[in-house]
Amino acid sequence: MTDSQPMAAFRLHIAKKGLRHTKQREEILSALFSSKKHVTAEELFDILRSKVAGIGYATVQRNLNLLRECGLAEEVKIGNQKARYEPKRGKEHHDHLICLKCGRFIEVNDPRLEKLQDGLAKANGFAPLRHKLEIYGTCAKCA
Amino acid sequence: MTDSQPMAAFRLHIAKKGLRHTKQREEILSALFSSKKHVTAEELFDILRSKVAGIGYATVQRNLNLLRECGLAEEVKIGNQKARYEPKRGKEHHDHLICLKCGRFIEVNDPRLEKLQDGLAKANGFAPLRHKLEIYGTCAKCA
DNA sequence: CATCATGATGATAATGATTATCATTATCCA
DNA sequence: TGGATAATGATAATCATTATCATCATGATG
Ligand SMILES: [Mn+2]
Ligand SMILES: [Mn+2]
Ligand SMILES: [Zn+2]
Ligand SMILES: [Zn+2]
Repeated sequence: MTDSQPMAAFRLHIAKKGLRHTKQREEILSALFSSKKHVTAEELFDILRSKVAGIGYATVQRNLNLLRECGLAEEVKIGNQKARYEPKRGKEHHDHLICLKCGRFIEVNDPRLEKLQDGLAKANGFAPLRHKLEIYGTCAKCA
Repeated sequence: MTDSQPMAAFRLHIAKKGLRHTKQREEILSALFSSKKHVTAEELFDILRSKVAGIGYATVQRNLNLLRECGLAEEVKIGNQKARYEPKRGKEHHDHLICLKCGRFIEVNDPRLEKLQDGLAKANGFAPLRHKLEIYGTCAKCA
């Protein structure tokens, strides 16, 4: 069973920090990267219960935070809803079109947008680190 | 004491909905529009305590929601921090550069950005209603 | 102006998401 | 293999926001 790319990165991060490798961590990472949509901790927890007997909700939450810290997961938070997580591969970036009717996330990326944002920041003496663009509206299926 | 423009709009909205005009509502609107930064409900509450004896926290929260509904206030929510509110005059729109060190909000607006976003949405068969762009980084003063 | 139906308020409890705690278990280095 | 200690899982705590409800205030009515 050869490690996937993200799994290797996770192991490396864990080793560097003097943390320990556990079955739970392995399964949480695997489940996140297998998920086809933006999942909540709870949804991930429900998926994992059938794979890892006795796994706890707190462990899922904790490790989603850990994955976020090492750049393998990203959090998407809409208002006061529960946070959703998506796997992050490399340095790729995308923004979201979020349908207010069905809740679907459409992922988009436009280099012109990114460039404009950088220019806007620098014009204000601002050093940008990251950004979040969310466009809310109605998707094609719900129109 | 002649009503300010937003006050008149607020009164109109209240009348249309069959709601009632109260001293608390008047003072909450006034305090919000007098505030020079993006305030939390708690900060507004603290300001209002000295103007309206006995005012309750819940009343401030409730009426910030009401103001939001009628387009006179806008909520800015960062992660799990408490929501911040700013007065909204007309249909103007702006985005935020948010300093991760001092928490300052810099307001920006670029028509090219807005246009690009619209194009991006429509290219995906998406009908945009509103959007939120937040750029996180370090401001000039904190550099 | 007095009445009164009902919306608004204020104190407090409830809710919901996330984090902290802690006894127990599992990891992994010497 | 033993042992220091990180991780887990169950649960409590926290924090922002909302709901509840007794009481008060508004404003339409006559
Ligand atoms: Mn995404
Ligand atoms: Mn603003
Ligand atoms: Zn949709
Ligand atoms: Zn700053």
